[in-house]
Amino acid sequence: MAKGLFQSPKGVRDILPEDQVYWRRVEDAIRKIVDLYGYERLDLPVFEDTGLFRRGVGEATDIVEKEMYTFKDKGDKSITLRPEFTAGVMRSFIQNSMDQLPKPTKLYNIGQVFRYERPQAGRFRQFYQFNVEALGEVDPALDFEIMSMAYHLYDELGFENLSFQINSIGCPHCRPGFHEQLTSYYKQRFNDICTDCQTRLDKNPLRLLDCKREQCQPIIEVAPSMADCLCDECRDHFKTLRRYLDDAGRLYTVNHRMVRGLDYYTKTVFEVWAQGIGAQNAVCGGGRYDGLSEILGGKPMPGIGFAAGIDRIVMSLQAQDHLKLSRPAPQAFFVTQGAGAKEQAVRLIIELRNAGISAMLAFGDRSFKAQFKEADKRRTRFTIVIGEGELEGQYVTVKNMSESSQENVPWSELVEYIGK
RNA sequence: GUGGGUGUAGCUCAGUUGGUUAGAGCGCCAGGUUGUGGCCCUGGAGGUCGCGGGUUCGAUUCCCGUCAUUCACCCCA
Repeated sequence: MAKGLFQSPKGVRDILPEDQVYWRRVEDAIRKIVDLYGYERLDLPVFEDTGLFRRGVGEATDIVEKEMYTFKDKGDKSITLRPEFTAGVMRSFIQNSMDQLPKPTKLYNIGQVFRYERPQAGRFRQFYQFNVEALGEVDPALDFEIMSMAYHLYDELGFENLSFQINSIGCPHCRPGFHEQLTSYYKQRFNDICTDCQTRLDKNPLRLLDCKREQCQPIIEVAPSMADCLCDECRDHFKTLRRYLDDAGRLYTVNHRMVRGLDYYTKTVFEVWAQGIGAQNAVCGGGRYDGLSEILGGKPMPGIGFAAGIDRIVMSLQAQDHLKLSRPAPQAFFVTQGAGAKEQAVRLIIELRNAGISAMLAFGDRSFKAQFKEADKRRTRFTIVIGEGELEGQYVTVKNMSESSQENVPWSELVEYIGK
């Protein structure tokens, strides 16, 4: 495999020309959705002050504890490659006084994010996210709008068999009570739970509900549920969101065990799971983060958003037969014999391209056979031949590659002939 | 961070109970057709058998180490 002196670092990869058609497909769908919902693009730096993520994402999260690409720059400042978008969006929102804008402020981002993890199927150290945020509004109708964008995006891409998981994880008023119930419940069963859960109990109790170990399942079964501890406001919020979803005929699963890995979430959280991409099946995750602004020194500013993993979306598209795409091919491919013929081909190519018709030329000095082989490999629709006869008669021979038929066309009529 | 799998041609992989010139299919290049692709036929290019060490008369094959890669756990997009 390796030929040269270097290969790409672990966990990062090249997105090759043959795959670009899928990426473009996803980008097109994204553009359509954001325009339809009135979201505007915000481009952020790829790196930020390390402190932004430590505080914004949360010290106790896996991202901060073990997954950040952090380094000192030449000014001895600690810099981190963004592991997610939301903290950066909030920083930018505060820094640029976006609270002066109409609320909610609707923003989206597209770009690379970085997490130092062991690579596996669907997991990379550099990957691409489409990220959406709406700030300044607590209305559950906004939660619905954000989720609708996710549904809509996957509809637009032709996905089938997706699973939407939603939950409410409460707010600073009701979650502490739940925490307490949960931890005291687990403390009594400390010796029956797995070692991971024993540390979770201390570090991140909500995660206890997420454990997949066999031995913990019976304990999760009868554990206290967040749903029973939600305050009136959170309960109403969740109920209203669900009513919107039901009215719209959107399918979802209420998953009381889904808690999400970032500290800033409040109330609504959701994930979207896809098939055919390995064990890492989440293609989208998000939720509400009503307390984040204050954590970052801004004034209270509720918000909700999600991030969709473009790499995984592409993988899932490629895994679904009916969504397979082929790379683009030129309309016309010129093959020539002799210097004069090539000069004429170059002139005609300019005309075609100016008319919006994609055209290519066989370079070098090769036999017609070799040039035709190239034309075939590039899957051109028409191969256009210019040899001695054509040059003299001021016409070209146009071969339709799929029908294997050919016709003589005067130079002056070529654009019209191909364009029709 | 933990655990398993795999490293032989550009790609997918055979192979050698350790033996001298390492194979296939696909791909690539050329010819069969000095103006025509896809099919077919013929030929050609291309390999430090991941790297280092050990055992051996001899290692691609056995042993150790190492690196890379891959899948999974943790967690997430």
